[in-house]
Amino acid sequence: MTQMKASDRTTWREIMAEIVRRITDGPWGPGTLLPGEVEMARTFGCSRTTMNRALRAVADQGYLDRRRKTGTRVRLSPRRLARFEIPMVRDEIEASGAPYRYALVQREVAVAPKWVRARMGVEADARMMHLVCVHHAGDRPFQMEDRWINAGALPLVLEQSFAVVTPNEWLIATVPFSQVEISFLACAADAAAAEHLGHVAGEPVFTVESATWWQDQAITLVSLFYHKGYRMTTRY
Amino acid sequence: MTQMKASDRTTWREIMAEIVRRITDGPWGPGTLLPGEVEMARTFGCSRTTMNRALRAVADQGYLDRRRKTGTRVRLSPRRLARFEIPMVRDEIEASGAPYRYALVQREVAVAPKWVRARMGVEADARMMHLVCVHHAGDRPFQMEDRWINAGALPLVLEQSFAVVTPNEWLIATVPFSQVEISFLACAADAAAAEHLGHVAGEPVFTVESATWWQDQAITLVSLFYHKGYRMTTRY
DNA sequence: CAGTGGTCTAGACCACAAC
DNA sequence: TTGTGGTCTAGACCACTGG
Repeated sequence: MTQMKASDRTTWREIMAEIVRRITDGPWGPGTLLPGEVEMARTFGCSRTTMNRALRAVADQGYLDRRRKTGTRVRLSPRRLARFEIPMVRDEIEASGAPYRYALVQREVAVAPKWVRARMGVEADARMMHLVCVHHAGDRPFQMEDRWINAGALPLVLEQSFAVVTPNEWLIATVPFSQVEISFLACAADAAAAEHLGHVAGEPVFTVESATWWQDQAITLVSLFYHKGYRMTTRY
Repeated sequence: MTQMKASDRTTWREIMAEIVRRITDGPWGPGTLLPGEVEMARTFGCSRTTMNRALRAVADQGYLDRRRKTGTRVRLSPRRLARFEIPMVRDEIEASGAPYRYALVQREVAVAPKWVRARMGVEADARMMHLVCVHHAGDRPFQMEDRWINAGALPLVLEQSFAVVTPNEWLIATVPFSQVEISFLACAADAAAAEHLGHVAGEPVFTVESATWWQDQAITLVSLFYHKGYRMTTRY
């Protein structure tokens, strides 16, 4: 059989779209057991490789459960997967058109409070760098950052002034990470948030708390407090 | 050449891990231009197909920029991608071991307030179903849900009492969705949140706001207010 | 125009899991 | 034991994009 032109062949994206359509509109309602890859490849007129790619993509989108021997089944309810791209503050601010400004508010080598030590899994006597800084969008405070860095795992941090380079940018350039845990929460503005973000104390503040590890060593724990009215949004 | 056993062959996962290692530890620092796929396949001792799969996976993780002609380059800072699986309340509560209980607080056909209409893109005279309900984990309120459903797009909703079936479960079983927009934010507890979630009015409440469309028709807009101390967490 | 990634194919062996 | 998805290979054409 003559090779078809690539533009005429069925692509995995088209097949994926058709499968999704059949799941949402069509005959493949929730719970349906789909035909095997070999058979579907025949009916779609493509190779099994392509069929597999399309099915994997649909499964990645959360519509399908795939298991060997059992086959491919349409999930009863699609997984609701939200993908948030956590941007660097600088990028987020500059993307909005405002000039970015960084201000270091506090820098100390100190013993971390108990909840920080517990969360990072470090000893009570661990030397920690504690940083507080504010990221401005033009004249307005955008985000306040309260960060602890494990100086035991990263002695270099003690030599950094962080007067100009932000902790995040320095960390990204200096250490990789293998594990990240991110939480989103709402907390009440404390005195620092009131002072640096212009909140009234007790007001709700959208907060991101993020801890990172590298090879089982805690590197940093940071709380990011956002300005009033901030929302983190994604579409899909 | 004799076929090797599959268990002896290099897998795309191993190659992916090695590439990530070289990016984080190794010689391939930020900004490095990687060799082409053909050459890398040679050095890794695999087919180009496998090499491509490994590189695509690394790129999906946010480490690489890939463009035709230009080649594959290590990103200056890795994209920070957080994937949140938004669970259904019932699953989330039952996973914690507590019994799930659902209570409908309010059900009315009404005109939506302006901000709701704006966000959903519906006319001022659109018939909307307004529902308020509370999801309990055992004795304790877990989440309050304030939902608007576009009865114009979904007349069936008018026949539903929602006394037993939750709006979310009914919607999932009834309509698919093509577009979802999710926001996370912190807002202050209002009277309803105080009453149903046990908050003090004005206290911070972690809130998820989600709007869904189906073929350019707004289906539903929902605000989910979580109990005190809730955090949405992910690891990777 | 030419180089690089994007994708398709046909065939093969394998791992997992239900039986 | 057997059926299903997971993956690898070798070869091919194509699409995008920088020069």
